[in-house]
Amino acid sequence: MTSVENSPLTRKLSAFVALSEVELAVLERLHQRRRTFVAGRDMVHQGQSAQAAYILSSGWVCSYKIQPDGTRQIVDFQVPGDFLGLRSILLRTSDHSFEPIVDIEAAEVLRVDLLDAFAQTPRLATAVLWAASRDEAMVVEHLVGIGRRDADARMAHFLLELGSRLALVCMGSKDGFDCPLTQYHLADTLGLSSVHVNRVLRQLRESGLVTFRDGHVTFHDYGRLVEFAEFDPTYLDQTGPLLK
Amino acid sequence: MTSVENSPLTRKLSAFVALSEVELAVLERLHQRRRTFVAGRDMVHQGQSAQAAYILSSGWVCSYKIQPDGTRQIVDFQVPGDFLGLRSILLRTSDHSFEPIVDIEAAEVLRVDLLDAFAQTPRLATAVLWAASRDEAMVVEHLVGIGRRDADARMAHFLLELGSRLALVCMGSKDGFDCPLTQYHLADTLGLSSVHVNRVLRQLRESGLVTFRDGHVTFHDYGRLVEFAEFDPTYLDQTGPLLK
DNA sequence: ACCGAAGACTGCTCTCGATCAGTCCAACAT
DNA sequence: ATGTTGGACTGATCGAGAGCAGTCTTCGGT
Repeated sequence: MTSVENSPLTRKLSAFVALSEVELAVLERLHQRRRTFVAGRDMVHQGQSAQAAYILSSGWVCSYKIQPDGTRQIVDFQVPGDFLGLRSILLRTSDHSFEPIVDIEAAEVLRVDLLDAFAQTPRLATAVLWAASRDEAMVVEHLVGIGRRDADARMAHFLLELGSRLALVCMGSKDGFDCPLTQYHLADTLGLSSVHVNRVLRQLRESGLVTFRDGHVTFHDYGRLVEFAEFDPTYLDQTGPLLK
Repeated sequence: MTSVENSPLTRKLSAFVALSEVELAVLERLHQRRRTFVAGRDMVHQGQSAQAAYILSSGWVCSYKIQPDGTRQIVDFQVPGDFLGLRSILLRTSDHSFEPIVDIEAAEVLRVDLLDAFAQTPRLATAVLWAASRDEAMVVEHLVGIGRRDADARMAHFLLELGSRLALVCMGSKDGFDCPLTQYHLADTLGLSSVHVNRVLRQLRESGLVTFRDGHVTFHDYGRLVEFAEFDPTYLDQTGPLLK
C-alpha cells in the first residue's frame, strides 16, 4: 500500500530480513525529507563536517577522494537503495566527497532520525548495519582488485559486481544493465588512465565477454566472464551471483 | 583501579569521548573471555562463518584476502586496542582471514555481548561505531594509496599512518615505533613485490627520511616525511598527526 | 661446529599500463 | 551551417615496478 514497500532500499534489506509492518512504517518515516540534487555538483565535499546521511532513491552517485596532486580515486558508487554518508556522520569531518552522476532523488536522514529508528526497531538496525557491512566488504574487495588484479580482470570484476548489486534492486540481470558512467569514471575507479580503459573495454568486447557502450552494459557470456574475472560474490552476501 | 582503565581500547576510545564509571564497567565486562593465539596460525579463515569478534590487547594481527591465483592482499593491521572481525559478525560468512603476526592476547566478544553492551550504554555504542568508522576510513585511504600513489609515497604514507595509530595507544611517537612486520608483509599490504619493497625502503633510508630495520621504524625527519607522503591525518579523526 | 630456514638485499630483463599527441563523432549552441 | 564541447578511440614512446635468479647474514636446532 505505501510506496515504501517497493522502494529500492526495502527491496535490498528484504534480501537480509523479512520486514514487519512496523518496520516498514519506520522505514517510511525515514523517507520523509525528500531532496533532489543535480548531476555534477558535489553534495558533500571532503573536509566539511557531515550533518546528515542520505538514502538514494533514484540515480547514481559516486564517492571519491581527491589527492593533493589533483588525481581522484573513486571509492564506491551508490545506486538506488544505497545509503550515502552513513559512516561520516560519526566522524568529525567527512573524509571524502559525493558527486551525483545524473540528477538524483534522495531522502535526507539526520543522525537523530536514524538513532530513533534504531531504538524503535532493533531488527531494522541490524538490517541497516548489515547493509553497511556489505558496503565495507565491497570497498575491501575493491582494494584487493586494485592491489592484485590486472586491468582486464579488474574491469570485468567491477562490471560483474555492479550487475549483482543492481539485480538486488531489480535494475539488472545476467544479460546486462543500464549504466550512466563514462570511461573517465571507470578510469578513476579502477586506478587506470582513461586511454587504457578504452583499450581494456575493446579487449573484453572483442573476446565476446562484455560490451560497455551507449550507456548500457551487455554481458555476452556471463559464465565465462565470471570465470575470467574470478568473481566470487560471497562478499556481497546475496544468495547467488544474480537473483534471476 | 580496574585494569581496563589502562587498556589500549580504553585509551583509544577516550580520544573520542570521556567514558563514565558505568561505561568503563561495561567495557570491563567485554574483556572477560580472554584468549591467546600463536603467531602464524589463522584465527579466522575466509569463507567460514564468524561467530565472534575480538578486542586485541597485545600483539599485532593482519587481516587479508587470498586470491584464487594465490597472491594475497593484506587489507589492514590490528594493533592493541583495535577490534577485529566486528564487521563480519553481521555477514553470513567472513570474507577474509585473520593471522596473528606475533603471539597475541585478545578478548572474545560474542554478538549478544556486544548488543547487550550497546543497549546498556548508547554512548559506548557510539564510541565503538566511531572506531569502526575510523577503521573503514583507513581502508578507504589504503585504497586511495594503492590506486593513486607511487610505491615510495605509498610506503611513507603507510608508515606514518601506523605511527599515528600506535601513538594513540602510547606505543609510538614522532621518533618511531617498534614493528614486528617483515618486508613480505609490507609487500602484501602495498601491492608491491618484496623485491621492490626492499628497494623502496633503501631509497627512503638513503634520503634520510625513515629507516625500517631490525623490528624498529625510525623517523629521521618527520616533517619532511609528512610532506613527501602528502600525509593528511584528518581521516584518522585524531587531534593531530601525533598527540605528543 | 654444522646445517637449514627466514629474511634482507642486488642486478638484469621484460611487461603492463601511463603519457603524449592527436582523430573522430554526436549533441548542442549561435 | 558552423563552431564548440564531451566522450570515445588510436598509435607511439617511455618508465615504474614485476619476475627471475641468485647472494649474504642471522638465528635456532641438533
